[in-house]
Amino acid sequence: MKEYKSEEEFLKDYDVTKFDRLSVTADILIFSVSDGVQENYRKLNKKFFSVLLVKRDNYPFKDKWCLPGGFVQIDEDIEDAAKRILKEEANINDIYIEQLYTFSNPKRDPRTRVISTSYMALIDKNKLPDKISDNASWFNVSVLEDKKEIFVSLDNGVETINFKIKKILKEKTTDRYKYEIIENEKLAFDHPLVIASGISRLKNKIEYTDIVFNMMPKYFTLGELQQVYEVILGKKLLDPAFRRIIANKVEKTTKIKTGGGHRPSVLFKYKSGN
Amino acid sequence: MKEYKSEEEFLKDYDVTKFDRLSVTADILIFSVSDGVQENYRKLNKKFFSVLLVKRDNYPFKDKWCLPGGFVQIDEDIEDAAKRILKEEANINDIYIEQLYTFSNPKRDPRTRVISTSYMALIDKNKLPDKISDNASWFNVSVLEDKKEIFVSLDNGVETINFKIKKILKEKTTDRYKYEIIENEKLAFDHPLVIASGISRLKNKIEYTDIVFNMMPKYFTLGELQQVYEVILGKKLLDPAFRRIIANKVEKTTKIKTGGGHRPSVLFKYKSGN
DNA sequence: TGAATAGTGTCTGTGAGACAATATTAT
DNA sequence: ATAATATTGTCTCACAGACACTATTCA
Repeated sequence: MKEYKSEEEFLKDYDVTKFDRLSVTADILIFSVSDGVQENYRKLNKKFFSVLLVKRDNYPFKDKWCLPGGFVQIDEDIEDAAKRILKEEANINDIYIEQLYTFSNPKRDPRTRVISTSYMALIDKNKLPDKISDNASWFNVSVLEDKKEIFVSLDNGVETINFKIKKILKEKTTDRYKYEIIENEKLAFDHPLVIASGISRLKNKIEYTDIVFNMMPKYFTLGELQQVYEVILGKKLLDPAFRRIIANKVEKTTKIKTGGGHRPSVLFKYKSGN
Repeated sequence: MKEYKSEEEFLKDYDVTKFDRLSVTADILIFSVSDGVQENYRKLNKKFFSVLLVKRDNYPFKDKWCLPGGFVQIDEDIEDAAKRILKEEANINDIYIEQLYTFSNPKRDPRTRVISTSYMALIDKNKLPDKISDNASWFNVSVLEDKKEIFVSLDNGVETINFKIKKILKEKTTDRYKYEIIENEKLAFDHPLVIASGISRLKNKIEYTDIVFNMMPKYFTLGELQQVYEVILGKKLLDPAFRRIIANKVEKTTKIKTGGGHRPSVLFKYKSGN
């Protein structure tokens, strides 16, 4: 092995082909909250937790649905790539984004070795135009989970996508599971794993952070906010308890929401802890 | 653009050079707990929280310290690469490991574009030989952190490594910060960021999981366990409160630790929640 | 008027923080 | 006897779960 005298000399001589090189994609899980149709003049609109999927019009996985994503360029930070893709594919700027996990199963892409760093993004759907792009569609999410399996059903009103994931206990001290796709017809790549990881991350973070406000409009009623918590956590909450917990995260405004066949509701806005 | 009739046909024709390709490393942050020297026949050994570093004997960053790591091979899952490297570099098998974060600043490696997926591993040092390898050394960690900065000092008894990181509030709803290295003499790459992220992750997880037991020997006293919590959290805990919290995670044994100039202590072992 | 949601009051049990008190050992 | 740690008891306060109750609107 050649002896170098300095870092500069070493770098000048460096052979970039010395180690295996592979491609990296950034895939983005965009979550939001959608309103259902109003059943009755008195009742509130149901809220749905939803994810944005894109229909693939090219191989591989032609005609399957996948998360918005794309290849990371040679001089680009992966998070910047994710933001670029959000901008390019859906004209979305300035939204909440966090790195989720790097998926690297050597067989996850049939073309060649591609690893994927996934990001979770949250957005208030009201800030977007109704139609983002021809290929993209919001799917309402419902999840059934027990100790052994996660069953997810996605529905955009036209099409239903179901998949099932097996949970294998990987590590007992932190109760971490390895996920394995056992049923999946309509999603490309290992994207069922990404979706399941994201749902799990969000469910956790909603309990101990203010992350939910990234999906809320500027003004909202506490009932609406509670609905969002309920739909993400998949369970009903008690009103007084919820109000106590949320009390110091929100600020009362002078605005009021009327029009439902019931007592009007004060509109609140997010109050940052700082 | 050519029209393909099937996935097989498309794949046969696929040009792998179509997208940028780059190298990926797995870097592993190995944490453990070390014993200090006994000051006095009555007193307990102090515990230190420690990290394993390796001295680089090649360019780039020759003679600087870094985390154990290496390049991911073309057909290898990154976590498998991390485990392979643990085995190769330190003959460590079967330890706790979890993915931490993927660092991808385009300038993080002076050679060429290399992204790094970091892992955090925890181990009971007693399970290892005293000398792991010639280049490797355990450094005791001390951390000073406030709203704006993290100052970390690492000491292996011979050498001290100090670095300072600036925290820039990136996102207020989840209180997430962007880290920026502002002082660093002795560590290679962006490894100060990896260490800071790992410490932060561990501090969080120790509060709501049983992760700490991965650093404990099979039998331990509650005093020892409390010391480990204290050194990781960087604060004293009240005995009765600690015992209450920990009570259902541990199991009393018939073994007893004597020999200190004080009341002997019952040895406990980890009791998994399942 | 009544269905539906908004919003408040209060009881109870759990659990953390704080501090005091007792127990046991090697020198 | 004493220093040091081990272990337990108990008081108080904060807060979540549970449930009851009141308020207000519009068809």
